[in-house]
Amino acid sequence: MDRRILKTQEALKRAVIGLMAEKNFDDITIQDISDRANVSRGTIYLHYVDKFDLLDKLIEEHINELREICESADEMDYKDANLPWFEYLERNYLFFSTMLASKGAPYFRNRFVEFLIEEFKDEVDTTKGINHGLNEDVVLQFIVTSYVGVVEWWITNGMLLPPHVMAEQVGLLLERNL
Amino acid sequence: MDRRILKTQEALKRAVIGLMAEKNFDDITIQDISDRANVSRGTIYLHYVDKFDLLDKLIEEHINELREICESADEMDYKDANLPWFEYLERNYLFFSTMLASKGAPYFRNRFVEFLIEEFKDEVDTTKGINHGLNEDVVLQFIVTSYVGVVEWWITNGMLLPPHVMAEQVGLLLERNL
DNA sequence: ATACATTTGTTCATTAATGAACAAATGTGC
DNA sequence: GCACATTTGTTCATTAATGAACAAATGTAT
Repeated sequence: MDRRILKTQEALKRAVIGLMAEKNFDDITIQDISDRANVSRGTIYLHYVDKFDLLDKLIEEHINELREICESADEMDYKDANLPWFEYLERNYLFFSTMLASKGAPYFRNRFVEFLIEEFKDEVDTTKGINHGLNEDVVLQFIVTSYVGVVEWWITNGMLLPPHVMAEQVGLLLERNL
Repeated sequence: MDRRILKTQEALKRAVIGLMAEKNFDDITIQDISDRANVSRGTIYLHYVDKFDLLDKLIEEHINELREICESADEMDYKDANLPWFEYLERNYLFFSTMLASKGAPYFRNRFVEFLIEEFKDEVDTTKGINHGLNEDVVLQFIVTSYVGVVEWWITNGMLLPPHVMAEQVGLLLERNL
């Protein structure tokens, strides 16, 4: 891929993240993004149809990264599988902290929950084991919301615990419930 | 000016500063700069004839900034005139610290001394006052080397004192000798 | 509702960046 | 010294970014 494309898209994404830390997404104009990214306004339309498309693509990229991490961590126990997760979150704290903070919350949080449901769907087994006899959707919802809640807490409170500790703790909690 | 030009030149300058913090300027290749800046190697030649030209322009830009600060601070006493100086050095600590550190030292340091001599030339008066009867070049050399020495110490030791303190201290030392 | 300003989305000619290819020059090991 | 690899400096056709201009749509104040 032409490095000019990567560079302008990078600049645009960083700009959106920065702006969303400052104000509501609805109050952000294409001009704001252009100014912040130092990319001509017209150029933005060469890459995205509008600011929602830009945000979507930005979110979707991270979701895809997370999905790949999940895939490559399959067959591990939850403790080990969680480590790359939390390391990824830490590496991209600028994105995740602004996305999980007040202003841009709904856009990303909803997508995040949707993604987690998708990922955990196959992990829940109500035919035997710990969750035998329970309602699948209830268990799924229970797991996913707790997961999001913990991640949200960790990110927005400055990631005080190191990733490996988070991975271990959350790993144990998952083992206990799946 | 076309923002693409500014952006690639910015990237190239940042790359050179970064690389000079890591290795000797002679060991830096155009390819290194291209990789670090994420700018096509060919593009570098659209802006600079070679890496020395790039370094020269980088240095000269800062020298010019410093000259402008001097001009606008003329007619102040040394204490006030020094403040914008040290603030500028602080803002550009990445440049000045690597340039005054071991590896890239000669290139910038020599130019820096040359510039200071130029600036202080008109300040030294051996026909009357504190320096009456002294040799002009000796006094000039005395002032300039002490100035460079103090700046060098301040920068390379992590700028422990805030700029306004440095400005005050150096201001007093200059008053005493000019 | 009306006037007015801002933002949007698109066009287009111009300019800059790209990367590949290449020969020449410059290291580097033996 | 000689082979060999790396780096340099240049070319060129292709692609991306630019900013200006514009009409349309969307706010905003009165």
